[in-house]
Amino acid sequence: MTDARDGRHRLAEALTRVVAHEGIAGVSVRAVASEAGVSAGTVQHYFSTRAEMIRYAMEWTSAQVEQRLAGVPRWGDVREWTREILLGLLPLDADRHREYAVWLAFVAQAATDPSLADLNRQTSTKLRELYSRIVRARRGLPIQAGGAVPADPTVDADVLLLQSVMDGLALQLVDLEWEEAAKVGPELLDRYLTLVVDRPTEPEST
Amino acid sequence: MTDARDGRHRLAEALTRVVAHEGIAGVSVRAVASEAGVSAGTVQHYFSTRAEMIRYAMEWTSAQVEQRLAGVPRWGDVREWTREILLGLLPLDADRHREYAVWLAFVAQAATDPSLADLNRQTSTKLRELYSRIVRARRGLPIQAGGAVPADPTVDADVLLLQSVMDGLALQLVDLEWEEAAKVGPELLDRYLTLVVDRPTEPEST
DNA sequence: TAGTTACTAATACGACTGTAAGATGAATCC
DNA sequence: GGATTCATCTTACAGTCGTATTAGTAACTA
Repeated sequence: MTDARDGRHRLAEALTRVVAHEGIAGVSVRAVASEAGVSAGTVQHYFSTRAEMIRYAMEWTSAQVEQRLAGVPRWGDVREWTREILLGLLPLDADRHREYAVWLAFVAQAATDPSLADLNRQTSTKLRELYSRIVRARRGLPIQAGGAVPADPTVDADVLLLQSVMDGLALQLVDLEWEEAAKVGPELLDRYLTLVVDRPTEPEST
Repeated sequence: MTDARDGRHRLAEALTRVVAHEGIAGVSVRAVASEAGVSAGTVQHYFSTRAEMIRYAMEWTSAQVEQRLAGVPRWGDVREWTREILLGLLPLDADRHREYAVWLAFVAQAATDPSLADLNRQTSTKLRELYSRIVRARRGLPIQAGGAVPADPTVDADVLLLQSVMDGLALQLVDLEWEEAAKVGPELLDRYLTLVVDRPTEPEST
């Protein structure tokens, strides 16, 4: 039953390698087939169209990240595990450097492909919910289970800001060698967390 | 003397339109020629190779932004004109929305094209210098002319953070309809400026 | 055992690709 | 005026592209 999925998984993995080396423009049915060590006919068997193949690979990449984040333990010191989650989203080692570069290629392609744009929005929303939980956790606020808790506009704004910083940090770090990114990335993140996220919730002054 | 440049300029403009509609994968010599209303041979006359054409178009796009920013008056209230410059870098209207989407496509392509990566780094460096001047201006610090002024690591970190926030904001706003981006963008930027950039420079508390 | 399904491969086709090579006309220069 | 340069176009060639078709093999099913 999952044979098909395994096959698609293998091809998605190969596709990301092609994107990493040649960019998304280098993704062709034949290139992916060759990278995966199969014939073009096999690729066609799993994906009837090139667009479907790319879409699936983007979905798969997103799921990979999600799965990795799910493995981070969420007990003990709040500052500790939230920090670890955030660091896990930045391109601080060679693997995640490659992963983020590939993701960025997908996001850029999403600007002209509605199907990819949808997926991008979904992923972005999931991440925003994660950031929301992190901001609330670090401020000792109750984590809402449903959407019933009255929204705090201050928290919502800071969640969007955190997402911006994370996106922008990743975008800057991906231009660096990962050794340097590993040095400066955590410093900048920690600075932002202490300056904004962990700031005591004061009432709005005007 | 500038005839050639005018020709190249016209083609670069056409190329960005192609990228906006079809993505960078849709950029071919013939597509750009057709978009510019000339023959493919004309394109070849100005750019001997496709890569050179893309490279020039990216350069041209960067120069367009630079030129637009140079037009912002830099006198009067510091908070006012620095804010205007920053807002001018975000995709808050239809034109700059398109412009940023195109730029993002170039940046993603830069991951596998060394020549574009160079240009991306140069642009990023120029922007960082701009952000540095803005942070110093808003804090009433002297703006260094040369590099002789002793570097303040706190300021440098905040410059990198500001660049991250600007990059990340743009990345998020480009997914929104520009009408909504125009609403939420300035709010988030103002919040960040008051929380971090305009924060009184206190010594590090370790 | 016969039949059906999942998988892999090979081949073919028309469209599009980047690029090279000439041809034409207009403008510029000596 | 003759020569030269420049902008533009057309044509041509050798690839690669996505995709449809067909065929073969292995495995499960009844």
